[in-house]
Amino acid sequence: MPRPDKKIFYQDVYSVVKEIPRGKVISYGEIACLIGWSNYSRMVGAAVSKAPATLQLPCHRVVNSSGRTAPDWEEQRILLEEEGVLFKANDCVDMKIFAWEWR
DNA sequence: AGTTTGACTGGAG
DNA sequence: CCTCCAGCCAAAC
Repeated sequence: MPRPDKKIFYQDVYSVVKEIPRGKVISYGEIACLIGWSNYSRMVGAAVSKAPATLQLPCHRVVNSSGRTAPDWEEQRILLEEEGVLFKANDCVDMKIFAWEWR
């Protein structure tokens, strides 16, 4: 397995994030699989966290595999709740209901 | 060029 | 359910 090209990798990540519908979420690892780099969830996190604001991407719809929001970004939860995403008592999004099924 | 650093993940306790 | 941790891998030091 060759090493991914940073530029292309980042673009692929952004192209997926752009498609996440309102009221739905997806995990870093899921995105990694979708773009063909299943072991690169950390890289997906890096790409999303550095996404240029000018791209207007719905980065708040990306959460970790357990449905937890990003550390030190309390606004993420607000943004999700504003579009109807509900959180469980343990501060996790109920993935059974809000996980995006790209199909 | 070696070490540290994460918006991660799955599993163990 | 929670915390801790090894495994993860390129970017940033």
